[in-house]
Amino acid sequence: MDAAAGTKADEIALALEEAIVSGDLTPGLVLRQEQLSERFGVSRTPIREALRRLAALGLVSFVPNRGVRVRTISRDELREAFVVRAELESLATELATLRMTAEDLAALEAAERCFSELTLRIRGGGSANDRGLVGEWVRANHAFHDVIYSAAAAPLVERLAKGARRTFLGQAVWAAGTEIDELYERNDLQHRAIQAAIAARNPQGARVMAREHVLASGRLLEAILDQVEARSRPRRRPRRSAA
Amino acid sequence: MDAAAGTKADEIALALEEAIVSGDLTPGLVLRQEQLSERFGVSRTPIREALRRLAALGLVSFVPNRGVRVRTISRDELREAFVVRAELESLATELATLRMTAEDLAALEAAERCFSELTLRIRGGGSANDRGLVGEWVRANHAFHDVIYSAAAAPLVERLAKGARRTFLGQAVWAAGTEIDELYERNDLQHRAIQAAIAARNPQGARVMAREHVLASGRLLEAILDQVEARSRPRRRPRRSAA
DNA sequence: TCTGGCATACTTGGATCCAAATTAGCCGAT
DNA sequence: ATCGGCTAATTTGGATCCAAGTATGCCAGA
Repeated sequence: MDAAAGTKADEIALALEEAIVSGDLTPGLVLRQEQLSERFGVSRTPIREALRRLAALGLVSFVPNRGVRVRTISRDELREAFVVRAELESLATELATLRMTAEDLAALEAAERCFSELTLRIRGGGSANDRGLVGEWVRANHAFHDVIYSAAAAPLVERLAKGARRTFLGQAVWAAGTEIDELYERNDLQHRAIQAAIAARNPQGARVMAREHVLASGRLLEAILDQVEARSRPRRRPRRSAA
Repeated sequence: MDAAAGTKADEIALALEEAIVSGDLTPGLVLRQEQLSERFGVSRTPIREALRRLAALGLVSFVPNRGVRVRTISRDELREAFVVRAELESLATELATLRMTAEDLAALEAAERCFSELTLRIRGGGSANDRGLVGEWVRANHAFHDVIYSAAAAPLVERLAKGARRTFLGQAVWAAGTEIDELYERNDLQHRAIQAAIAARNPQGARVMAREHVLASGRLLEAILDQVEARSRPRRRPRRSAA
């Protein structure tokens, strides 16, 4: 989807990237070269090149003679990633507001409609724990922001923002917090507000809304993490009030 | 300096990175694997891994079966890189203001003093065209900002900001504009202003000053580029008013 | 039983080798 | 003379092989 599909190393890197951000390869997992080579049906050479790329991208950590492992991200790093993305998203949204064409606006509206529908289906159906549906919702969420990146016509901003976004994916925490209706509802409302500001050609307004949107998402994700941790921590001490 | 020096591939990547940003390897130059392998005294394997890393970092462009070349950056990309760095630098400076310790402040002051002295030497000596001195000045400039990154205690911001900074190095344009006194003087003044705002614990003030500083540098670099291009373009049409 | 040291197995890093693709050069045809 | 196609040389991509470093497990000693 990005670029480079001519060489095995690149397509393997893409596949591993996808596997990592989708949570298929859990953080902390060590990636053995030989095992990957037989999984992809190639020799170790392209595997190593793919791993180099992932290391440069920051998705895996590389320890010289001891192999690579899927990067584990601390709470501080998570917070920082959101702050950075808030900044980049602000910039992208401001630029998009200035450069948005009629087609872009239509695409944004379409993406919002799609996202809104997904939100309704999740909230209405009560099937919040449906992992497939949640995945679809996340993709629709990304699609909305992708329209903004595209309209901003700023490749570097797009690359960095998507990189920051990747950082806090793969932690498989969204699925853990799917019961939080607030998340879905507020995301939808904020998207509408951003879209309205863009349509009204209000770059500063769109900027601050985008910023607030990302920061709010970050705060919410942290709250979800707290909740998840609070629920799983007591396992060490089996004496729970209720079974 | 960064990390990873255990493997040949990593140290080669570092060396090539240095060579690119220092302008030793000019943009557009094709990098032959075999030629690099004999230059570094290793086989092609670590070379290829190093090139993969540089490609992921965006310093070289990778065309599947046709080799890699040092990335050439367009005017639009240059502008975008400055806008991005302005944003990241704003963030870093705000965070640094909030988290700055007494030692950090002392280090910042020392860096500024060093930078100020270099500026004086360049302006006073009139030896602006001394390439070595200019290089020293650029390093001192970086050192000042590095103190801010360090104090911000935000590794991701630091990584991205340095990446954006690398983007417009290696274009070997700074040396071309060394006769512009305004550059040196204003940089020094702005650094002092930023330092003062940080010392006064004024995060918002420091933020906007950092932003303006980077944007001003970007505008100046563009002006220099215009000037350089205007001077070299007419070569195609030899009829000049004055010889 | 637990700890420290040593030998072995495993994994990664680097070199060499082979195949595929691209580029350059050459020849013939119009 | 120029354009098109073909062959050969160069270069990259991938596979295999060897060396070096790390981790595992065993055994001896306290």
